[in-house]
Amino acid sequence: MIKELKENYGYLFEDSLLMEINSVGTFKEMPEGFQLIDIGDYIKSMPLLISGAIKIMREDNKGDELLLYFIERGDTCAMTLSCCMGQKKSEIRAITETPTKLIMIPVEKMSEWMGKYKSWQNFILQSYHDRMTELLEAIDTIAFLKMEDRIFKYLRDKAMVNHNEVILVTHQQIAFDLHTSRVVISRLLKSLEIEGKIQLFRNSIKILDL
Amino acid sequence: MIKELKENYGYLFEDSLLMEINSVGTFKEMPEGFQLIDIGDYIKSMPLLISGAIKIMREDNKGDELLLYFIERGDTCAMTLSCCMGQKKSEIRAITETPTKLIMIPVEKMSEWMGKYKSWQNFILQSYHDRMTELLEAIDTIAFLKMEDRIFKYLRDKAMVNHNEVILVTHQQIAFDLHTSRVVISRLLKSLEIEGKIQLFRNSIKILDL
DNA sequence: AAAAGTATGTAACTTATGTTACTGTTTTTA
DNA sequence: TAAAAACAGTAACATAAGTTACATACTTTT
Repeated sequence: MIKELKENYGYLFEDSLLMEINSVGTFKEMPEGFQLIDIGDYIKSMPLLISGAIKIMREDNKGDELLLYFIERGDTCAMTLSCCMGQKKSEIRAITETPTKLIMIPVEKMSEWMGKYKSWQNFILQSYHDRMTELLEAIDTIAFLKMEDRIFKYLRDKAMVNHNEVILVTHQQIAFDLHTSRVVISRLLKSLEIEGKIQLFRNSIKILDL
Repeated sequence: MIKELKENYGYLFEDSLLMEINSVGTFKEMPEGFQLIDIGDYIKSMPLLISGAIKIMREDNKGDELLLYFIERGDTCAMTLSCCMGQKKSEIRAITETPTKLIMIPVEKMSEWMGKYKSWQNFILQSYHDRMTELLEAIDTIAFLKMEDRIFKYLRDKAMVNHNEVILVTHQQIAFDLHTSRVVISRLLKSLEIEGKIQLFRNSIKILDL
């Protein structure tokens, strides 16, 4: 296990910290579509991503969903961090976007290492910064972009984390993620196809203009 | 100066830290409408709010603005934190909403105190958490609410930080903050007035249903 | 292979929001 | 004090997005 850990986090953490992570962390592996965290959950451990990608969703009180962003290898979930800290409930839902490998760290360690390892402290602060930047980007997307551009951005982001220009997704799934209706998605996807940016198939979409 | 510091941060920080803040921080006082931080600025010091309120804005590449949230006494600006850390440019603009008193801390201290004072570390992490929560709330607002409800929420938030049920603002200013047009604001404000939730005057609005 | 379920396409319509244009009023400036 | 600027109200129209309804094609189940 130390091998994958070192590969992904060796450039960030000194060996002594890697050893600690190795000894107290639990390695987990899960398929696509696995729900790691739900809204309202209390968090008792934080994930360090080794491979794969996780999508982070927000939900309003009526059950309407909205995709916030994806996180990838080398990242951790900053909402988890702050939930651990304050014994607060999760504000978000986390679902694996692809098959994923990660290491779960007990929450006590998070705060213990903050005092002990400067590199860990930097990692945590950097994670917060990255997640805030991504939230800001999510705000830009919904506040400033039209639906057609949001769809195209969604497809590109999804292609990115899946390392594939062909995305396996239905129009209905996109509608859920972007918090709109299936008919709207179908209409605008067709328009994107006519513009030559994508190609539509049953259950999949190919991005031409990546 | 230590008096106001102790009043506002005494419950958070031990005396030794308060003394340090007192000796390296600079006390500043500014009127309403003062721009503290602009997008693209490099930050060399972080603010601890003593009194007043600051509004945090986002801007897209076309210059369109959007209000994200207000911060108040006892808060600090988490974007500032992360900008300091990584020598990154500010992603947001900060403008005083009311006359404001604050203490500016040189950035080196921020990281020095992280290792030295557990209470400071908690404060920083708590600030990150609060700011993320507020960004999520901002996302909820633009993603899930209709414009009329957004306007009403805006008025209530503004009344809150100004400690006044009468808000001094023009329709045009609301339109800037919510990233829409003046005509739309006028129309929906009128509708809120007919519903009995607010009362309209020239340059001001009174909230009835607080 | 028939039936049921799932995915997509599309037309017709509704609603929310954005735009243009013009009004009158109040406030500020010359 | 006359002119200009700022503020607000409103009508008429344009556009983006959401809704309803239905058709068709492919896939899975029976």
